[in-house]
Amino acid sequence: MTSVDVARRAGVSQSTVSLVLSGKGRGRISAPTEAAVRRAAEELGYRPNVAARALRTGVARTVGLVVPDVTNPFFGRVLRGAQRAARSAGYAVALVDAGRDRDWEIASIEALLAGPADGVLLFGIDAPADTPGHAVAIEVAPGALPVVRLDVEAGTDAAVGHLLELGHRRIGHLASAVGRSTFRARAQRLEAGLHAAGLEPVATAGAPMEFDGAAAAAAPLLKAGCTAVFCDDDMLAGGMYLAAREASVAIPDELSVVGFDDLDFARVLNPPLTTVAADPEALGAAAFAALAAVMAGSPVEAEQVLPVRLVVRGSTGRPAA
Amino acid sequence: MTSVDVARRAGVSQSTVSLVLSGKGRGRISAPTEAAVRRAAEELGYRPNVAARALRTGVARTVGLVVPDVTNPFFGRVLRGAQRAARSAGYAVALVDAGRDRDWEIASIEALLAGPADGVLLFGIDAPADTPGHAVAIEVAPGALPVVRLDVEAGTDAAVGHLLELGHRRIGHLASAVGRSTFRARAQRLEAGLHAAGLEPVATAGAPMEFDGAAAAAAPLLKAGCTAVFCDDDMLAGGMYLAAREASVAIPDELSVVGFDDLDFARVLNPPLTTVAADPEALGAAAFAALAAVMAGSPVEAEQVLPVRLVVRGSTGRPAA
DNA sequence: TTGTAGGCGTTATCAC
DNA sequence: GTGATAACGCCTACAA
Repeated sequence: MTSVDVARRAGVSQSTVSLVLSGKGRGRISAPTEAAVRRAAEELGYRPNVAARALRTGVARTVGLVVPDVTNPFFGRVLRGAQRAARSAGYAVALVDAGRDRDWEIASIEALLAGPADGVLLFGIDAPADTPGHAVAIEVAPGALPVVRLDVEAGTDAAVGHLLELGHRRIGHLASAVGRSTFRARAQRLEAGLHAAGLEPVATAGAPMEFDGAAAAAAPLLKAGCTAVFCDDDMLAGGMYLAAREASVAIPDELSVVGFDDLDFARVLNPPLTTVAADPEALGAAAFAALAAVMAGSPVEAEQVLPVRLVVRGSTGRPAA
Repeated sequence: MTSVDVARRAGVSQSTVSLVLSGKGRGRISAPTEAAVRRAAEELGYRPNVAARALRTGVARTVGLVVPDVTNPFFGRVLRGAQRAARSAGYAVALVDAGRDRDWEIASIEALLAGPADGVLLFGIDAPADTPGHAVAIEVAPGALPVVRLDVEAGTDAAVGHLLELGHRRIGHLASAVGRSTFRARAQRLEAGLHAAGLEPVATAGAPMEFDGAAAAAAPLLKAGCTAVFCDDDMLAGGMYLAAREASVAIPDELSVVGFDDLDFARVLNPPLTTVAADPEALGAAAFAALAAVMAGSPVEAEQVLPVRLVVRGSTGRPAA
C-alpha cells in the first residue's frame, strides 16, 4: 500500500499523488485529477509511510516528553495537555520514563533527538549544558534552555503566609529528596518567608517521592514539635498524613499540613488537603507551544511562569496551644 | 553525520560500517577494521538514523501502548513495566492517551500501526474485530486478540468472600460506568457470589472513573442502606469515601468498603483501603512479552491471567447491626 | 575479508 | 498540469 499503488489506481503518476496529498498541488493539479487521486487513496485506505517521509524530510513530527517518574499522577496530566496541543499541530508526543535514573535520562534525550523526535520536553531535568537539539525545560530554574514553569515562589509564599496567618510559629519543611531546582526554590522561599516573620524552619526532612518513604522521613518532624508542615508536593503530604496517623497526631487539630500540586487524591484525604493548586494540562500545553516555537525558529521567551493558587481545605487550622 | 562519514573517516566502505555496527560482521570483518570503524563512529558521535533504518527494514522497533486515560495512576505503572521489558528487547514504547474517546482510540491504533509502531498494546479496549497488525489486549475478556489480564474473578471472589465472612448481608456495588469487559466480569462474579449466599446486591451504581463523579454516583448506595460496598476500582472507592464523609457515615463502623487495584493512595486513605492488589508492572511486562511473541510469529497463549490478592486493611469490618 | 549496487516510500526539482 | 528522476540513510545480496 504505497503512493505508487494509489497512482496506478488513479491513473496518474506517483508524484501527482504526492502533490495532491501534501496539498502542494494547489492550483497546479486539475480538480478532476485531484478528485481521482483522493478517491483512489480513500478506497485503498492509503496511509503515507512515516519512516519514508521522515527520511526524506528530515522531520519526524514527533516530540519527546521525558519525565522522571511516570508513576506520579502529575505527569499524566502534563502529558495529556502536551498531547492535546501537539495533536492539533500535527505532532505526536512520545512519553519516556526516566525511572529516576539520571543516566537513562541523558541517554533517552540523546536517543530521542537522534531521530525519532524533532524536539524534547524535559520535565524537571536540569539539562546537560550542551543539549544538542530543540528542547524546552519544564519546572526547572531558568538556564540554557527556554523554561516553562509554575510560579512556585508565589505558591510557596501563599502557603507560608496562610500558615503564619493562622498563628503557626513552629513550621517544618518536608522537602523532596530529589535535587530539582524547583524544590530548591521552594526551600529558599519558605525560609525567606519565615525569616521575614522572625522565624526559622523548625526542622527539615528530605523525602523520596513515594508515600512510605515520605512517611519515614516525616516522622522526625513530628518529634521536633512542629505545629505545621509545608510539603514540597502532595505525595509528600500523603506521607505526612501517614506519619501523623502512625503517631496519633490529629490533622488539623495538632498539625497543619500544606501540600503542592493539588493532585486528585488531595481531596479524598481525610481531612482534605490544603494545597497549592497547579494546572498540569496548561503546563504541558504551554511547554509544547514553546517547543513548537523553538522548532520553528521563532523567538521564545526564556521563561514562562504559570500561575498557581492556594486552595484552603481541611488540613490547616490554628495551632493547638 | 551518516554512516558514510564514518566510513570515510575509518577508510572503509559504508557497507563495512553497517556490517560492523549491526554486529553482522561477526567473523567476516577483521579485528583491525572493526576497531577502526568503532573508533571512527565513537569519535564522530555517530547515531544510526532511525527513519532510514525503519524504511529499509520495515521495522520500527517501537510498540504503542494505548490507554483510555493517562490520568489514572494505574497506567503509569503498566507503562513502566512494559517499558522496562521493551527496553531490554531493544524496543521503545510510545504511550498514547485515548482520552476516553473511542474514535480517537481507533484512529490512534490505525495511525500507530501505519508505521510508527510494529505492534500495539491495547489497554481495556475491546479492539475492532479486524485489528490490522500485531496487537495484544490488556484487561479485557478473551476475544480475537491474545489477552493478558488480571484474575478479576478470583479477586472479586476474594473481596466478596471477605465481606460475607464479616457478616455483611446488604452489599452494594459501585460499578464503573465505562463498559469494559473487565468490569462486566466483576459485576457478574459479584452477583454470582452473592447468589451463592442467597443474597442479591442491594444496589448498583455506575460511576465515572474520577473522584467527584464517583462520589455523586455513590451517594444512593448509602441511602439504600448498604453495610458494605464493593467498588470496581480504587478510584471509585475514593469516591465512596467522599460520599461517606459527606453523609457522615463512618468507615468501617457503619460501612465497609473494598476497592480494586491497590493504587498507591489506597494506603493513605483514612482508614486505609481494603483492596484487591494487582501488579501493574507485571501486567505491562507480560503484555509486552506477549506482543513480542506475536511479532516474532511464535505461538502465544490466547489468554494469560495474572494473580491478584486481597489486601485487608482498615476499611472493612463487621456490620454494625 | 571487503566493496558495489539496488531499493525501501517519500518529497521536491526539474523538464515536458 | 503532469511526469520523470534524484536524493534521504541504511541494510543486504552478491561480486570481487
